[in-house]
Amino acid sequence: MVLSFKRIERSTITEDIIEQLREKILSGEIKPGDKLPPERVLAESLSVARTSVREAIRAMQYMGILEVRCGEGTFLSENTRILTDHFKSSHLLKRFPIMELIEARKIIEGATVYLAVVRSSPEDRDTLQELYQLTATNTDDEEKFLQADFEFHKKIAEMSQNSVLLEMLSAMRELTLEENLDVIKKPGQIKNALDFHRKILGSVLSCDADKAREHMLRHLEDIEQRILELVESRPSDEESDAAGEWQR
Amino acid sequence: MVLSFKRIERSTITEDIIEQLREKILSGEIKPGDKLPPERVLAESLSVARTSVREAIRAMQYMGILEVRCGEGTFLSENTRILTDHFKSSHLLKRFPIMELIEARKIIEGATVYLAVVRSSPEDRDTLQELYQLTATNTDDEEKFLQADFEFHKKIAEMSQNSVLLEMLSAMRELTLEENLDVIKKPGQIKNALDFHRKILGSVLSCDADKAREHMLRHLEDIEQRILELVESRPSDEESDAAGEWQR
DNA sequence: TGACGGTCAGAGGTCTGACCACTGACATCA
DNA sequence: TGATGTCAGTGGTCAGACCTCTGACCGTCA
Repeated sequence: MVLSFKRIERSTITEDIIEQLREKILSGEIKPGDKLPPERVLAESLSVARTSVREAIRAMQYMGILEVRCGEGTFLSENTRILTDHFKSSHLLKRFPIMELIEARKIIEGATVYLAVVRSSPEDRDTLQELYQLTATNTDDEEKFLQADFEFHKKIAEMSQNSVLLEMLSAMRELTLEENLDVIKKPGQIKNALDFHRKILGSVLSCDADKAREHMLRHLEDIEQRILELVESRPSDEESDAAGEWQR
Repeated sequence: MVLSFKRIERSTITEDIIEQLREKILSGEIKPGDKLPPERVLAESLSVARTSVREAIRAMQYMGILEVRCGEGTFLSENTRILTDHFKSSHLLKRFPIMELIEARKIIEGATVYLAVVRSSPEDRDTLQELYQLTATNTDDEEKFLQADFEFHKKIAEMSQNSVLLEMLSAMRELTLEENLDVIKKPGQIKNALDFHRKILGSVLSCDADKAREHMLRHLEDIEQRILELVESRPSDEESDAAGEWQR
């Protein structure tokens, strides 16, 4: 005789609390900037110990969802920084080979720019043009340029109307930030990048998806090439060889 | 007379602990897969309470750096979790629409299977064949089949020799697990999936990258179609209408 | 000999209740 | 009116207790 039992799912209190908070945030019951109930109150109304509540809050704090101010209270973050913040902390353990990251970017961004052409509205394309202008006026400060540069790429991903691809792009951007900065500091690189952006923009505006993808790939291959040059020119500035294997 | 004082920076114990762990990780003193000291020991050697250690561990767990197994211990994550956890935590606040996840999968897996053909060794292809056999022998239990199914897709991603793409695939797999299970439970779906796998395998073995990509896309479009049917047959089993817009 | 179940140590999970440190607001006083 | 003191509320930290889960060891019994 074969008895069939249902698996009993056990979750930790911390998980449950995070899930409940998440729902309240999603439903709009808690809005960005709002103050959450004090830990003690939260614990009591959930019928759990304060320690459990604190672990959940701590986790969400480091995810960038909550902001904890000692003596004041716990607040829901203003939305925008949720992804990047979390990533900054975790990317300390750099692990992906830079060339693989770039290759992945080629695949993702080849797709986003293609979809962007197919799916975007004229207003979207106007915005993209404005963002291009913005990069063109930020040619003095590398960091600012890189920021504007990312806004341009991000806007394209948004125009693809696929939030997953957008998220992937943001993630990779964080992981390649350092290298991007190194590349852009090379003389002539800002102008170079701007040229590529202009070509991409042109293809998007004229709704030529294939050509847009083509220019995007050229752009990323160019970056790939520069990074390769950088890597070769300073063969190893990594110290630990044990960790070398899983450095990005 | 103007006295100038240095600002006293106060950090929380949790921050300090995270910082110390981070240094040990970066220096290679703790390697991926390693077991950390028990919470109690860690607490004692840091001269802090166990609660503080737990908060630090919990934070790093949700950052994807540590893996906590109840009754066993705390471990430093293996390489590949970072992106997955990134997605999971952003998924906490904003669920990705299922159709966008599938679309992303088409883009990623179209690339991995192509690269797999180009880059894989004969041994890799043998292994893939074995994994196909494994799926073919697990047709009775849906959960097991799904697991074997994933191993097949994962192996392809590994053969592409791009850890970033592999990681993204894993992330998406976790986010679509539920829907995959629903699809595979439909009658005839296991056989259907096996057919597609066989075709993909065939193209890989004969080193036809374009055809392999083609079959992979057909496979995923098929899944897309099934999910669409599912979604339409139960239009709204979500409760909150405020959140409706963001639910996948 | 090998499968099964009992036992136990060690690990994480949870709870309690206490006290400290910081913040903001209100009351007080010169 | 402005500086100062006070205090309640909130997060930060602690010690110690007990629970549950995991893995390993070991004896029983077919």
